[in-house]
Amino acid sequence: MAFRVLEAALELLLIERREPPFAGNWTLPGAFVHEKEPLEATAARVLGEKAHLEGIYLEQLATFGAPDRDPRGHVLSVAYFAIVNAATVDEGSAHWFPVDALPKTGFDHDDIIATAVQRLRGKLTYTDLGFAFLPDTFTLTELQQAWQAILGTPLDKRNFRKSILSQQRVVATGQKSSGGAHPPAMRYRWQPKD
Amino acid sequence: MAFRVLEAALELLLIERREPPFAGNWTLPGAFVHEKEPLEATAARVLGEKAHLEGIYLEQLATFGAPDRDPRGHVLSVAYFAIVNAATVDEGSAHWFPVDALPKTGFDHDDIIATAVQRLRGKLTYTDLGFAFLPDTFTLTELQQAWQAILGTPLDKRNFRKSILSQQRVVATGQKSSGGAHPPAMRYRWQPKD
DNA sequence: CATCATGGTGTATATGATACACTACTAATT
DNA sequence: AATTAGTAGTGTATCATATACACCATGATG
Repeated sequence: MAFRVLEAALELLLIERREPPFAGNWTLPGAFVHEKEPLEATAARVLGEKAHLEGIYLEQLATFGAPDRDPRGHVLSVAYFAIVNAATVDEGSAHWFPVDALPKTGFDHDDIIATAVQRLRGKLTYTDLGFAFLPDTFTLTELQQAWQAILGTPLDKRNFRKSILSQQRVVATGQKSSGGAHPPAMRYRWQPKD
Repeated sequence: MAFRVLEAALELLLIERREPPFAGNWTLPGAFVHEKEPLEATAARVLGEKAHLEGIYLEQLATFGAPDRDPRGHVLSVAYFAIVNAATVDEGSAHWFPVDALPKTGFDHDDIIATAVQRLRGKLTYTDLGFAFLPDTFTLTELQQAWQAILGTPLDKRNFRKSILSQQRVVATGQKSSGGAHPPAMRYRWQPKD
């Protein structure tokens, strides 16, 4: 499953399912693991095939294995979530939805999505996962807007900047963004720790 | 995989493997999922069959699926960890080892164990998982000793008690433990939140 | 040249985390 | 009966972190 932040909203990629079961429902992109294929490679392959997404942050979420979750039989889903930055387009039957306005989904995908959103929110402040939503360089305002979209709550500008800068999670590039009726803003780059 | 705390040490249950591959090596207890069996039920079943452990805390850790992790073929392991209190005995080929003195293990079980210990330590302070190491009622000193064993670091007595009590994670039972050359200590019971 | 929209900054207060030492009580020993 | 040993239980001062809050400067636009 893939997340992005666009226009102050956290969005999720869903696919309209063509075959039964749940034909016509929106579902998370998925596929069966190939023989000798690492699990993370399967996750990356699915997103490449179904939505042309590449080179993205991927993290294992959990494995869902209730016996009745798929009417065809007892199928395990090893769920992964991906984070991409917003420069992506809808492809084929894939569509991005804000997480607070999702359509009805098939299987147990609501549970999986809820678990993922919770994980995303929980890990945002103490990991570097938030930077995966942004391009290489970004302004602090853009970063703050992404955090706000993910958490669903407003953040204080001064406190946000103080906190990010004091943790040395970003470095100034020296480049400034211009455009718009306002002064240009410094662009920063993410500074991975150690 | 099962953890307990005994005598100021965090311990892990391993099984001596009889059949190839890795015959003679210590490994995590495991088994194949039965048809129509929920994953958590499989984890519970394994610990019941191999070590007569029951009624314990169980949490999904992660799924390990590197294609070469089992020489017999591409096998996924959905790893769970369990927490039991110390009133348990060694059974058959199962044996408890302190996590800082583990024997050589087979498969990729070192990785799985390291992930589990990290998770245990990470979640200890902000979840109720630590209480699963203790019997129904316990003294604050026992609780502190369990935390110290899990984290591997000493904790300050006054600060520890202040913190646990202020979070209202426990309630006094009114019963006191006596025994030993010291005043009797209040026994507490875990208070699940909400 | 006026307007608009965002960039960028500091301080005071409250809250939570840390460091630290002694007396009281019971059991066991002499 | 007296002594010893070992843990129970308690408070305060300091430091670090989190929160609340408002204005001026700058560049683009018309």
